[in-house]
Amino acid sequence: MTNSFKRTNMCGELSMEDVGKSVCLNGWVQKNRSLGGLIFCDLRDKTGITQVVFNDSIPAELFERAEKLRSEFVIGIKGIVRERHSKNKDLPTGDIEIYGDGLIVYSEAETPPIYVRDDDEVSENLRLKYRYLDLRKPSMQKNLAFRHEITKATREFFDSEGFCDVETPILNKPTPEGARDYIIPSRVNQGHFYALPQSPQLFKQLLMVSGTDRYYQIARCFRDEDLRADRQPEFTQIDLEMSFVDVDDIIEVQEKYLKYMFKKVMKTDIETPFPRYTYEEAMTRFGSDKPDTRYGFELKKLNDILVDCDFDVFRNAIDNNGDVRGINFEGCGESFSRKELDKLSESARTYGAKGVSWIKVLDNEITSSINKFFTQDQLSEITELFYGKPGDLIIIVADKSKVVFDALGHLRQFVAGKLGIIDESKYNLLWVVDFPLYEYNDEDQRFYAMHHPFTSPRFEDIPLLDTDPGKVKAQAYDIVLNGTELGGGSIRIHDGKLQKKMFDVLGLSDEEANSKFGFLLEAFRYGTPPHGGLAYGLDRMAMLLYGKESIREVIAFPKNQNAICMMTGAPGFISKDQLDELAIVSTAKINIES
RNA sequence: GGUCCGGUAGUUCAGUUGGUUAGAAUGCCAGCCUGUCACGCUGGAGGUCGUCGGUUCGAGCCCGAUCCGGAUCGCCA
Repeated sequence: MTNSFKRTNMCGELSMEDVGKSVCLNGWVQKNRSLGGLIFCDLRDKTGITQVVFNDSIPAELFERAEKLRSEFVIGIKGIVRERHSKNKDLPTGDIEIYGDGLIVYSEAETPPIYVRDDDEVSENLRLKYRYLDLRKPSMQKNLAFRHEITKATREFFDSEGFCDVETPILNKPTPEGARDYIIPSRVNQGHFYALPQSPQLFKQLLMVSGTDRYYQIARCFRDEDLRADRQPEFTQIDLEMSFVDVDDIIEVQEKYLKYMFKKVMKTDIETPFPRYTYEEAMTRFGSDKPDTRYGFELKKLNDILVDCDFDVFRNAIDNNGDVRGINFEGCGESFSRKELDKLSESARTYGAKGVSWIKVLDNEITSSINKFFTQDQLSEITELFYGKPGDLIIIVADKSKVVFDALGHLRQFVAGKLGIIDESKYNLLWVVDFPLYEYNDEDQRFYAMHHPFTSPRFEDIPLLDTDPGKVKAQAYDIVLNGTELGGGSIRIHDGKLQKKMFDVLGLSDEEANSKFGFLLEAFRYGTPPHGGLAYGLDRMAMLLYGKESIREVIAFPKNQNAICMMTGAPGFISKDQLDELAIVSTAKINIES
């Protein structure tokens, strides 16, 4: 048929200015309300909803067809825009309606298993199974559009700063360190496997060796690890790398980028430069390497005044190289009952602490869970260290340093959230710098790279690589927004010898290093600029900036907690033939399509 | 891999100490209805209570196993 129902307008754009116009709209039926001799049909597309009226001024045949419209039918209508008798203030197009005089049904729809309505409270499971229906919701279309605004602003910015968008391979060599790889068997090279990239790290460094100078890519990355509300097996990074730069150069460009992006997308001016915290400062003040600075509740160290105390739990922690630290939750003395203090303790336990001690400052005395072990004077001394005043609640954790920081850092968050004191309108962006280069793993009795093994140590710390690797600080930096890591990066090693030394400390033999990263070491032999870069988690950025609780809200087709696509059912079975071709022997554990 | 929570109509949920024919709201279908916009009114259809096994005269409810979903810890260089 000819296109006599060619769309003239979107469903969200007609207003009083269009009254009298003859229009044609296409879309989905949101709701068809028949009042007998009068039908109201709400027509929806991604821009909004317009009400269409059918009454007895049209041919009976047309009226009867309009009466049969049901939710989610896809139709085209023609008609005249009129001012409404009674306007609907809740609808952006509520001043007008269309008197329908033409109707075409492009396709009918079965009763949908989930409602296409923002206030629908259906389980996420079903939303993911019928994602194409879920995405019809105006809010979900907005989520997608919002994410697009971010990528658009990102491209605009990096294009204008001379960055070149280069694609890097998806089929790569497996890397044993770091996260688990997603593995792809090779048919042409039986018994060999590709891995999907965890990030384009090595390729972007090689691009710097290639002289690309400034690279960026909105890159899909894959990690075969367990999922969380803010973690998907495939996710998107805004990945970039620069040559002939130091930490300050990179931070400067990134602050400019974030300022631009916030202005464009959030319509907000953010102040630059952002505060910088050393890793040590972030940990000792906030118990976290991604501190939320929208509220106080800072940590204090108690080792010095407790080193000789009678309380075994505290003294043992100190004697075993651990810490006793605490937080004064000011004014919280009354907000936390015994029961709720137990809850805090419970929460601390999930992060490895054996429990928490508490001190409540009352008007004339100090009460605590450790009264038995301390005199009032001793408790006063502790309280004074925290500048405690009547009404305050001091929470103390004693354990290995890592556990103490972890537990208190999370308690800080937990309490602030419970009290509702977080100013949601704030965007506290900050840098955390001077990360340790290595992390020692007690179990494996060896060092691991905290960031990745290509991160450059601070030049002044290079001598320590031989003597005390644990003390070496990295030229690494994380960008943090309101307590969440938005991205991170580092200046990379560009010297083959230093890279080898790095591998040495990690316990990687020359042979292993060569077989895994030989191509990189070789590349470094042919002239390598100093370089560094950074990668942002785009999904997480979109989630945070749009105030969503889950990363799945800003991903069109996400996986569920078991890394399954509820819609397609991926991952799926493959046939015996396919396995044979790949020379993969089936075991009882592999499901073969029958 | 561990811990916790959940699975009852298309959907969201209720379901008493284990006891008649498993309910509500919404959605769906039909009829009536000319100003609705969560339209209204009347009527109707709709359930292997995740699955399997056990205890019992009798199981949605108790026990065991298992599957599925979610949260969380480990994990995420």
